[in-house]
Amino acid sequence: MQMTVHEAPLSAPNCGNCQIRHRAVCARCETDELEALDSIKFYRSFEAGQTLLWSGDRMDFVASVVSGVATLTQVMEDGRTQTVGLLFPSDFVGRPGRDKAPYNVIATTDLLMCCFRKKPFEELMGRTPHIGQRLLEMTLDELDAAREWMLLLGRKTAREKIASLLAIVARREASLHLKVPQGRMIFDLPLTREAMADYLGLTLETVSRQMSALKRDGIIVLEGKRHVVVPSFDRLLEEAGDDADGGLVG
Amino acid sequence: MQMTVHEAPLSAPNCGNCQIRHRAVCARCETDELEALDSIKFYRSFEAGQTLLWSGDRMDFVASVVSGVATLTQVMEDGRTQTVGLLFPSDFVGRPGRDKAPYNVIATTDLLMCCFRKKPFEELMGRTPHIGQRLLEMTLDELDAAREWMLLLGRKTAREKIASLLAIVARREASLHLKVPQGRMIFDLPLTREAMADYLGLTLETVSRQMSALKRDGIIVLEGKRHVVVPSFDRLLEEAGDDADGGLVG
DNA sequence: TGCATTCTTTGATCTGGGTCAATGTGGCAA
DNA sequence: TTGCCACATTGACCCAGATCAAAGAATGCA
Repeated sequence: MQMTVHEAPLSAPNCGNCQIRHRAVCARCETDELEALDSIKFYRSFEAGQTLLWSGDRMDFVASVVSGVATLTQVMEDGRTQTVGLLFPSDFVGRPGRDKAPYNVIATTDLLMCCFRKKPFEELMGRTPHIGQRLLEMTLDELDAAREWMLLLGRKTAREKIASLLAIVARREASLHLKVPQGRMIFDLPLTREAMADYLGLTLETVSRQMSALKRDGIIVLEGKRHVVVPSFDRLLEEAGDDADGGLVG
Repeated sequence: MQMTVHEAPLSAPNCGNCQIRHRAVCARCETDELEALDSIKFYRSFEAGQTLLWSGDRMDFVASVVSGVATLTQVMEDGRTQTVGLLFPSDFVGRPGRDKAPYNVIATTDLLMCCFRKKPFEELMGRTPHIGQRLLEMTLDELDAAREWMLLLGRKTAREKIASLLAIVARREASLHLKVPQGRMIFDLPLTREAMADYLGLTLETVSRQMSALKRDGIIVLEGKRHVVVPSFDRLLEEAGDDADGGLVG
């Protein structure tokens, strides 16, 4: 499927020409490979809330996120929903060698994707080993992140879950924007309370309550619903219940 | 680390020479590549309960399971434990390009592993593209399995969790042993109640209770603690709460 | 043959987070 | 400027699964 797709400006922000602030498949490419990538890429933009792909859809491209945030989500027949991955700028989605999307892909903010047509991308992979290596590396990172999340889903309390999510978002958002000294961090949540709940295996009410509790306890300062200030990142990590925080998400 | 390692018989069951009942890295290898694999492989056997690797250990080999079952397990500082992967015969463990084990690897039954020394394995990978492809494929399978499990951990009830686990074990064990007609399945659980609990994000008491409940309801027949008969596999899948059961584990 | 150990089952009780319901809030459209 | 709508918070109550505790198997070993 594909819903109304907004054409993106032609001169999209540093993608394809590898001005890597987004680490992508082309991290180590030479000029000719970059040209090859350029020739098979196109941009797509989506609005917050749009579903880019439904589970089972044919997927004829692979892509990396240029800006915005998307989720990978699984839904049971009775509607129970679990988000299984968060995509931030520079994250990759799609799998060479497979042609069906295994989950719903949903934009949780306005989103710009840099897409590569799959067939030619696979051909390029065939003659450029390091792209395959990079992909394996990225997939292993995602696997580690998924397994980290399994620990969270299976064993952490609601408060720890929220703190863990905030820590991950803080890391990812902070890496994009300004850094503030002394472990202080400021960012906007790219997720609604419901989307947070779906990622954490909670209800949105519990998310809301725990957010309030963290606020009451001074772990975070909320300005509006989405804007978060973390006075001490270390303190937040303590609440998250693990210091060995892998926390790479995909 | 490495604990007491029992030397395995030299003529180990069809591994390395690719008599594939265990799909492994060498699924499509030619004679010379097989010889190369042969020259860098060795066998290790472990007893039920032994920890093969501790999280953070240097891992100088990659391996595939010949017989027996192992788990990949994460532990929080306070002891809370979550199993993040189950390894059955033919499953692969280890990651080229990385040298530390990211989880504890524990034998839950007596276990025989076919190991390949990592350095030469990576070199072989370098000059044999399809091994890398195969590895990417396997890693994507594991990722799918991990994400399937995230849905289970985040959204399924205790009964559904148990049924899902039984279904997966039944599939994997049944693929090794005889097939019984008409959806009837018979197998031995390769896990203690506690190991099941760690994989499902439950306590062992809840596992025990739900096993009793499934037995009471005729979904399974228990003979002893480990031997399970599933009169109707379809019925079991219904209890698991998903028909779209990916259920590949690793 | 007996007893010790490890794994498992079962019961009684407690509680974190779910459910149901009402109320608050901020942004936008008319 | 009002009123709507989507999102968020808060409260009251409940229940699935955790916790605490006590018996059963099954196995091995002296």
